[in-house]
Amino acid sequence: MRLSQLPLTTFREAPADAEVISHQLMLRAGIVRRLASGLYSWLPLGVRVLHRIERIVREEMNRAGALEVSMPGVQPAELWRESGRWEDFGPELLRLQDRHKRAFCLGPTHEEVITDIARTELKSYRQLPVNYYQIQTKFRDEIRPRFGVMRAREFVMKDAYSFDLDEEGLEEAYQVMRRAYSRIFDRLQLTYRIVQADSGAIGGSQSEEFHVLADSGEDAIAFSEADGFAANVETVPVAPVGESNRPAPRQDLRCVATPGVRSIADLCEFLDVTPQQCLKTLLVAGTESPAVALLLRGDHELNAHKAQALDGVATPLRMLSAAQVEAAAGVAPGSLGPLGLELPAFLDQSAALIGDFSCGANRAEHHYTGVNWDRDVPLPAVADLRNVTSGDPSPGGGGPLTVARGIEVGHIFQLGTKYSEAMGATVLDSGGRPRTMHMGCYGIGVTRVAAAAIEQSNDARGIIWPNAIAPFDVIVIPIALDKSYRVREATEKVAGRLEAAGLEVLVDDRDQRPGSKFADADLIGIPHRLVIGERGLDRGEIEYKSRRDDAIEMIALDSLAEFLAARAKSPALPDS
RNA sequence: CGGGGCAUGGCGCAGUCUGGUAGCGCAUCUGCUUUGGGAGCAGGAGGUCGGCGGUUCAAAUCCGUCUGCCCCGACCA
Repeated sequence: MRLSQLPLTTFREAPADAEVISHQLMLRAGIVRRLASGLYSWLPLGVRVLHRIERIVREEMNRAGALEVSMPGVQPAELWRESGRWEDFGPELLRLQDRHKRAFCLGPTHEEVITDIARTELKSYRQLPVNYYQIQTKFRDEIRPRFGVMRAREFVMKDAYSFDLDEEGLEEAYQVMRRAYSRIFDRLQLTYRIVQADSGAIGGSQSEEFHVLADSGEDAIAFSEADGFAANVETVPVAPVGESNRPAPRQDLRCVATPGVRSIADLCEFLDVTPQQCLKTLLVAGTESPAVALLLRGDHELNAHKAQALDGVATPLRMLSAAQVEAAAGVAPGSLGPLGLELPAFLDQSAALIGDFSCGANRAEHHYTGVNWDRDVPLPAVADLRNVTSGDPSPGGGGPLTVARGIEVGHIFQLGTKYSEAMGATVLDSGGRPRTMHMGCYGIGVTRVAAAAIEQSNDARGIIWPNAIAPFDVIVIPIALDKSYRVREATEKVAGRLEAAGLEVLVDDRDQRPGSKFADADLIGIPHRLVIGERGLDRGEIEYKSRRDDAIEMIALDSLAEFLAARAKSPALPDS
């Protein structure tokens, strides 16, 4: 490809509204353009990246025996009513009507459609197992699209759905996909971790996420190098602690006026104590009562998944508004505490171990200090309510956990019979009896992978694409192209040889000064660069530089093709 | 959904307070020079100042309203 034939507009400065580095660089390098909030167009360079990702995904899915299909983006409400998700899915599901006033939605995922296909196409156990997949645009009406393509409303996803006769079959299909995913992310040259996950709105039991490690990631994942444990923080239990460790009371209970104190941070400043010495009281909606109190240490975060599993707590978890708190407790949030609070309450196990702590007094602008369980207030029901933090012991038994940020790029689920049951997807078994099929579903965020790759690999000059997904393998930069016959001739020869060797080559034949060509080449992140100038040609050599380091090598023209082919090809994976 | 901010040429910004010719850098077009890390000179094109309404002799600027976009929050207690 000649750069003179490719309209490439790069920016020196990032648009002001781009926050994360991948978003800024994608805009600056002419990979995507924003159309509206959460909606992005992919320009030629970007599409090449997507195609490369998709190609790897396709190859590995096919290798794993999955069958490619293509399903509509617009789906009838009827199907979603059958599964029950027309009601359950919430506002992320964009609903629309056609001219006949029939209800449809924009597909955020395709369990319903694929289950419909399966129940009509699959009749006999002898047709199983089957795994269908597609690479397709999804739409989710995100409450807050952000980080460019990373949390967009419209995005490209590879989704796959397996159908098996029983649980054993599903388990096997799941493991096949797990291996395929590992191969895919290995080939994409990303640094990732497989973590235990919560299956969320899609339902089902066993579920794991593939996370690319990056500080800008939206998820917190906890892992221990020592024992290999890794899980989304949402799912990690905090190890039980003995109540006997509670210190004996030393202070007297006191009620102090705390004007203007609203938060734990305020309280700590006012009383000169640490958050660990405070107790916070959160009110959430209950099933039996209007409110349930959840009590945590001041420095801990509530874990919504753990909380909504408690008896009497409404699912999904809903925090009460300030007005609802007033109605339920007779005091504004900010002065809440367990003493004299006439509501069902749960106490986090870590918060059960503190003594002489401070908390709200259920009286406007007042707090207690020197509070102790049992002595001043009966100990409420104790449960695990909080997120783990760095330093908590690993549930795997191997030392402390580390909490890091990750970008979720893949997710695999064992769905079981949730959809097949609701939608009557059965096959006949060997005894001629109908059996409900067991399903798995497996997603990869294709567009998100592109962003994650940039988050993981960039520098001050721009993107550094992994070989596997770069829009081109190599960029050839001729110096003073139209002044030098030798340079022109060498450029043609080099590009021709590299292309013949199976490489995708971008030739910067634009009539520009070298400086701006170098800058663009660095920005758009082509992994390998060749510079062709009179200087090197005198010695029959071409200058080579990797985007990843600063060293320059001079390569003999004749050995160029092998030299680059060795470097630019993605590392091969062993067949399995 | 709650809070905050922004909206002036493709991108980044000034001008708004104090109403009076719409400006700068980058990008873009033409010509000449230049050609190893974002060139120089000269000339040019491109803007309903987000929309609507109002005040005024006069509105990018003041007032009202709507829309769009971004950030933070949705774990304040």
